[in-house]
Amino acid sequence: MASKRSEPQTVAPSFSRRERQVMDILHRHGEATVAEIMADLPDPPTYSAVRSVLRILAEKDVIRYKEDGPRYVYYPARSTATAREDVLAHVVRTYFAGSPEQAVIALLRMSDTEMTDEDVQRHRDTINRARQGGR
Amino acid sequence: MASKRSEPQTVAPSFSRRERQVMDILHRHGEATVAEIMADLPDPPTYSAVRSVLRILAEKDVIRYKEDGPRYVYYPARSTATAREDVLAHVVRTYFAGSPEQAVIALLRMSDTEMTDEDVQRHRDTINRARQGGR
DNA sequence: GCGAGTCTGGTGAAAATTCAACACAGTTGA
DNA sequence: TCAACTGTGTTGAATTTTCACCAGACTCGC
Repeated sequence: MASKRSEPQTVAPSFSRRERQVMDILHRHGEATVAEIMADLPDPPTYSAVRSVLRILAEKDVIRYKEDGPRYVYYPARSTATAREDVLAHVVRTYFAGSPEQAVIALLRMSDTEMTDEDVQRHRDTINRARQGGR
Repeated sequence: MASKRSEPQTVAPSFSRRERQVMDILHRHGEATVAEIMADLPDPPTYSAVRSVLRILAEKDVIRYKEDGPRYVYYPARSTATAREDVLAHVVRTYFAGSPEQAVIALLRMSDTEMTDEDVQRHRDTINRARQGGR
């Protein structure tokens, strides 16, 4: 049997709709109180409803909380860096056929950059150079 | 009143768990039959269950299907390009504080690149140059 | 001290999701 | 032709999710 506290989750969180919404808010804020979460939730339910979701997320051990005076402050159990890696891996796999480079190009295009293909190629060369040299 | 066929969805799809899993599979495959979707689903339910989800997704107008001989082939209603933009925007906003550059750096780090901070800075300069010149 | 306000803990019900069973149509190969 | 197989259409139930209510504890300001 594996410990339940140390390993955030063994296989896959598999969040429900509200659970995902709350997790997104926590990742966006870093940490948040119930009131803050409630305020950011689309179609905000009651305080109690939010707390129910938080209780379930805590049972799944994907969030933690600390006491801040009278109230709890919730935050994701996994580090931001780990969460970022996971979500990027998933996005790259699902939407970009497993090619991080494609994702990079799409990101650059999005961010008001409008690079030409030559620019992209230049970047890729730089990346490759860094890869061979630095590593 | 807005048309229901032309506008995929007005505000937010807000998928349930299974719905999201199926959508991910469709995006990964481009298009897929029920059998293929079922095979890719974690904890695969019965054929009927998969079809129920597909029916709901079709009602929401987020997927379409065409007939391929005796069976249906399902595919996302939105173009891949649009879906990519949406998901990247969401990820950047949720996990990277709205900074696409941060996301790019994380992606490059992930893809076995191991760039130094100087490399990253060099990239950024190139991006900025391209932005000023090219646009 | 004391009342108003806010928070957590716990319970149970409404609503949504997930799922399987059944009936029927089309295809395929002997 | 016709029997086996594979597919879709539909219905209804089991499970999960979502949500609100209530009780009690704590804090803050007067």
